[in-house]
Amino acid sequence: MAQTGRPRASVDAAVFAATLKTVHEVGYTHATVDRIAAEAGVAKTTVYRRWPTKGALITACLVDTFGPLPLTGTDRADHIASAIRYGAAKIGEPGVAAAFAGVFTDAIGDPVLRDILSTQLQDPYRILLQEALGESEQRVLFFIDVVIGTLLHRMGMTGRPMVDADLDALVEMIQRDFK
Amino acid sequence: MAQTGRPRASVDAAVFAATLKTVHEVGYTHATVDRIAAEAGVAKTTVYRRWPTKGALITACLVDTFGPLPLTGTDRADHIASAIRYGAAKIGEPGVAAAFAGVFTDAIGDPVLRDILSTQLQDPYRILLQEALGESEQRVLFFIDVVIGTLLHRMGMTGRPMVDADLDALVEMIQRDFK
DNA sequence: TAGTATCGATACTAAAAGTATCATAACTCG
DNA sequence: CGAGTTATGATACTTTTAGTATCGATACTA
Repeated sequence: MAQTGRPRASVDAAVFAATLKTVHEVGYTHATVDRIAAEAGVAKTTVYRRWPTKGALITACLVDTFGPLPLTGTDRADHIASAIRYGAAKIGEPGVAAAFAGVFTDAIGDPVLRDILSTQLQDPYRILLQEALGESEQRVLFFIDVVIGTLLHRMGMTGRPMVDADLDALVEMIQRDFK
Repeated sequence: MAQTGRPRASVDAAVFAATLKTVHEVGYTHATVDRIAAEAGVAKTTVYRRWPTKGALITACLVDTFGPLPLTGTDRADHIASAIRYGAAKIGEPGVAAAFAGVFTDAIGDPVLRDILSTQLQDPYRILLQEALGESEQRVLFFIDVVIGTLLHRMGMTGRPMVDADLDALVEMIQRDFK
């Protein structure tokens, strides 16, 4: 498996950081690949060599940002609370909600992107939560719809993350629903 | 108030219908104003005379589509259920979810559009629901976040409206929360 | 019939996604 | 050290689309 030729520069992290920063500053629509590349200090062609479309880039960035779900606590109620608060914290990070909403918009009209989003971003959490909560796929997908949908809607309407009081209410409502 | 000059043609309804049809067929991103205008049988310039941007057009289209909330039933639980099911039915109509998600995306990076969205689309429902449910602004905004956010997330991830079983679960969860 | 405002058509500018090309840089293997 | 290989940055390009400008034609009012 000896590699020949010039090795790929390790710029993924820089590109992802530049993506979130740019999306945060100018929004999804005006976050051009040109600008993201410049912010990351690489050429636009380098970006397109790694991710075929802007939507794929943003999705990969989101997958990278969210990362594995750290389920803390011992019982189901703890797991539900920690999952919700983890999602809220991530969606509250600069650029994440805007990137999420943008890729969502593209996904509705683009089955390929929708599949990437569903498979690469949602499925790992779905599978882990089915295990941890002992719930059916249908129930876990419902859980994810409510949590992520609610948090994104709040960000989209107000431009700000959900305040703690409302986040607490969300946690309690869902805990009661899954009791 | 006597009008002089050629009166405006009454094409709003045709443009809105063409907007939803086009967005449904090709998605928000590829629903060009040119194409919408052609579908409606008017010139692009006529569209831009009425709505300054694509985002404003889509928002106006959504306001027109959603219309006044018909609250049926007698008690709070009925009102909650009817409001949720009304929202679900509207978001399930062809093109509505895609239009909503698209304008949302633009709104996150555009305070002006966000204000239009919040004021023209959300506020009428918020005010009516505060009255009908006897709840605070904060609680009603939370209610709207959960309902619309959940329904849109499902549409975005799957491309299909929420099935009845999940919609029932949503109604019950929120009814319990607001009891 | 004169005045006025909208209409459709056309042409245009500016921005941005994505592609193509190529000289150069960085690595491996012999 | 040199040949082979692959990635990089820079540049140029095509295509699409949002939004603007212009203008003759049209539909109304007074």
